[in-house]
Amino acid sequence: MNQLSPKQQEIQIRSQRILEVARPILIQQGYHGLSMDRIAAQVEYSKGTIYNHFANKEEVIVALAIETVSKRVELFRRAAQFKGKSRFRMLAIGQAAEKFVRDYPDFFVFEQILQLPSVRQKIPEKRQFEIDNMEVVCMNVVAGIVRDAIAAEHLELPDGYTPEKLVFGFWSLTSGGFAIAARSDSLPHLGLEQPFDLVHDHTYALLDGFNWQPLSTEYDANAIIKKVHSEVLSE
Amino acid sequence: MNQLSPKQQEIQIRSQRILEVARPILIQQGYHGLSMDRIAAQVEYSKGTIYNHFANKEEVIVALAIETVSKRVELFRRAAQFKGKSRFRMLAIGQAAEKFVRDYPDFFVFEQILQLPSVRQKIPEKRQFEIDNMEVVCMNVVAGIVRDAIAAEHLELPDGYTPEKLVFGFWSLTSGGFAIAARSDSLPHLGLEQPFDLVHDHTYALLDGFNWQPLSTEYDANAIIKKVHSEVLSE
DNA sequence: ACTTTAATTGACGGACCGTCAGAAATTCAA
DNA sequence: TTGAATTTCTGACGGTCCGTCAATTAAAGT
Repeated sequence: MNQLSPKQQEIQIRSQRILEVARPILIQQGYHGLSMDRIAAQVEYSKGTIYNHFANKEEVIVALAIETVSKRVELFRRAAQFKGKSRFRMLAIGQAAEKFVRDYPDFFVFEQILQLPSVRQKIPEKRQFEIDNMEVVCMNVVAGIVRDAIAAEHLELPDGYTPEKLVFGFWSLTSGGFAIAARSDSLPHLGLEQPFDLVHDHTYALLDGFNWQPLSTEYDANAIIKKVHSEVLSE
Repeated sequence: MNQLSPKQQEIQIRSQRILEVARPILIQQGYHGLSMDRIAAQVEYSKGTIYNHFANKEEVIVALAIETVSKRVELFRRAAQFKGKSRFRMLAIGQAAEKFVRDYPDFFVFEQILQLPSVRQKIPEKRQFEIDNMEVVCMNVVAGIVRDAIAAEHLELPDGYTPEKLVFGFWSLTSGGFAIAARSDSLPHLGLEQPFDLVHDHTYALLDGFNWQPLSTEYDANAIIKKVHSEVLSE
């Protein structure tokens, strides 16, 4: 459907090549370690040519960020397709979120860099929206599961609660927990060696708190987790 | 106890002056907006002199970050001194955390900047530890409340749970929620206008999930919140 | 008053971003 | 095939910023 001329294809390939070179530099050396000259040195084109593909360094970074965040959207979508009770599909989302931060730890790098005002100023509104929107998509996927749960009478929300509000809590807990795990070096000092497991336990408590059936005491979480990975998250 | 010579005092005052000038620049213009030349232009000394006080730009930022994070430690300590049942003291911690992010929104700026590898590389081990340690202090303050709750039999932790693990959940939820609130522009689109209130509700749910007495349904949260603010968090 | 020591300064080297005039390659026309 | 027209590529250059250090100014000591 999206036929590209050979010319456009070549441009596409070259853009991809630039990103390929840029990614490991950015991940290993961070924002300041990535310089256009360094990319130019490693890629077979000159700096000027790189600027024909990307208006500035920030656009390179945004392109990489979009690649990475797309993976999360995909993982969430796959998780949501898990066949089973709503509570288990929610569990699958948790697994997807965990797999994402495990497989793409560079996500945290992007999240930080994209917050720098100097970066935000340089990327056009449109790109901003593109990234923000992927977060909204994830949110909607999860809110959809909550709606299904309500429809199936596995869950009843308190007065004034919307599915989005519940998802906000789940989102806060998981993203906060993963962020602390990724950032903090002092966790082992506090006897917190398995932060991922802790995030699990707390999400179970949170969902139990909303009385989402079946409760975590009523099913074998490990068995479901295995099933989730083999059926929707593997390869 | 800590007598300073006039010389040292003058140095102290000047360092403070530099930080005073640097802070608004950093908050408003971000990491890249803050330049040593700009500080020098606004302060009555030259760039070279600034470098006698701070080894590099990053040290200036770290000094500012320490100032800000100290405020959080202080707020947490004050909150923990609230006289009342353990559950209410925990509520006070939540209020302290919220007050902190409201009063010092620049905290998020520091948190991001301190994660940049280029920044981390330039600040000595000792400084790193100093900041990390303040987080540990907060954690310990909160864990202390959990221990008091257990001692008073208001709370019983599940097998294998330590107070720190519970605090990790609370911490993840609040810091994650506040971070999303500070970062994301798309919350209103999702019908999430009052993220702070949502964080409250979810922490209540989480603590209720652990069956921490009295449950949120058994007391008037608004009344306690007012009391907390007037007794330990005001002025 | 004069020497010695300390503190201050801003010009400078080096690194990086983004530009743009000119070089090289490609397309087009005859 | 040849040469003009057009597109693409290039790396030297201007500008900004960091951190240094020789030279200058101020302070302390005698």
